[in-house]
Amino acid sequence: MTTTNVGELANSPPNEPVFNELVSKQVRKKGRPLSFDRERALHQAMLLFWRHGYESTSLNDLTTALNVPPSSIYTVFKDKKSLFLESVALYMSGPVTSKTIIDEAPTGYDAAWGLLQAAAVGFTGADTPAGCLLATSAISCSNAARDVQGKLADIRQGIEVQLRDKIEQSVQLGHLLAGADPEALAAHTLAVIQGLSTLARDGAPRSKLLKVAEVAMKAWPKST
Amino acid sequence: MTTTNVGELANSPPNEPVFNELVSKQVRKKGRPLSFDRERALHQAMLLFWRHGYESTSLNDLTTALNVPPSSIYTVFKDKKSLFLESVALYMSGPVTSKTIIDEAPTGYDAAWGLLQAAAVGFTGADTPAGCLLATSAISCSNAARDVQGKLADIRQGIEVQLRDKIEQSVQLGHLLAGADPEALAAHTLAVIQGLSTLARDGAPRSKLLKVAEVAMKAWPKST
DNA sequence: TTACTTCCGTAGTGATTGATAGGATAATAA
DNA sequence: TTATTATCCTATCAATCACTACGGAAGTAA
Repeated sequence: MTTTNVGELANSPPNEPVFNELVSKQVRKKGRPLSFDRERALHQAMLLFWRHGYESTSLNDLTTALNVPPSSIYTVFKDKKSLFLESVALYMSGPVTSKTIIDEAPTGYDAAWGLLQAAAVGFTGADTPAGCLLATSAISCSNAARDVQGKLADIRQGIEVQLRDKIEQSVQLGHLLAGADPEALAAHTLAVIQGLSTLARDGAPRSKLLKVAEVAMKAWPKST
Repeated sequence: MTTTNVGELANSPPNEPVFNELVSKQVRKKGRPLSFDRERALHQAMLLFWRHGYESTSLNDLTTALNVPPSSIYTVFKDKKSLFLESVALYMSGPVTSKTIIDEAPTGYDAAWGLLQAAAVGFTGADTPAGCLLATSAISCSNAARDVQGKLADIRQGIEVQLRDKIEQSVQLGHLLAGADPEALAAHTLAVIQGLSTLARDGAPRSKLLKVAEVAMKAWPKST
């Protein structure tokens, strides 16, 4: 639950569920079938939450945008909170996630650089809202949504911990100077990523975000 | 309109308006006087908006916290939007603002360092909500509040421009290498500040934010 | 005191919030 | 066809939203 899709590839509309159709024919339930594609509706919901945030996205917005009857939303997604959390899971479910970026990077430096590049690209997609869903959709909310706020904070914290561990490994392997501070470097990287989200929201182009990412990497000590 | 109080000193409860009391006795209006201190109520409103954001702070929250009758809020502050914008102005009205930090710094480097330090301190005040009101209170909202969102974006943009200009001056004066990119350095600094707000919201202590600020400054080229 | 002015306090405005009840509808299973 | 099952659709629910009307209260000015 601590992997994040920071690229834009995973946020393109899902393909037709050919495989699921074959499977569902075998395990076809009785009764009237759903008149809409669940995955496609969930994708639309994610885009709405991405743009307007959790509390500022109303059920009316969702029913009209998803073209799903209001009662079906509750039978299919339980309630608004569950729909949001499932949208968050979809946001983090792409082929390129923060976890894969960190795991597949040879060093902590490369992991941070990969995260920053993916953020700069993912926050300025042409077909998606600007910024980061994790950074914007529940950063301030009422007391009623405090639990949702906490879950997103846990996700952010998890990414930071993964990066910090990766950097610690690099220090132990000698890829970084022994004096490097993994916690500070990881926190700085995550802070810049959150900041890139705000810059993108304010209209900054992708080129500017990439420049900021380059500057951020200059804060790292020279590799031995 | 582009000065920001990033310290915590200005967010302590306002003193009794002694001066205004003397003045108001001369220009005393007819009719029943206000039963509450306008400045003190505005300060409470700012704290609420700071913690819960613009749209997630309800009028009911405001009337109960300010202990002000709902009708008086509209006679004194016009409406919710005006009250919020006035709260933003109060947030930026302290003795230490981003503008004073930038103007009084000898170089662009010192300006950025001062901003980051003030942010780390101001975002982790014991008597104020965590994070930055400008960064959190309207980062995602409904279409109805898009104008408010735009005003905060303009304020953020204004601070970035002021810092960029300060850095450009430093380059021209020879305080920085000629190859330095003022726009990228300013944007990086602002991004880190926004990120510090999120780190603070997620519970990071002041010491951690200060470490991140130190790391961020290492991205700068060595001064000549 | 009397007239005048302004605010307090309550009660309520229409609109919108998230969430549902219940009949109509459309599919499968027999 | 008939029974069964589950969704669609409409019309709503109570609660809350930002906001206001209005009579009584608390001041000033004469």
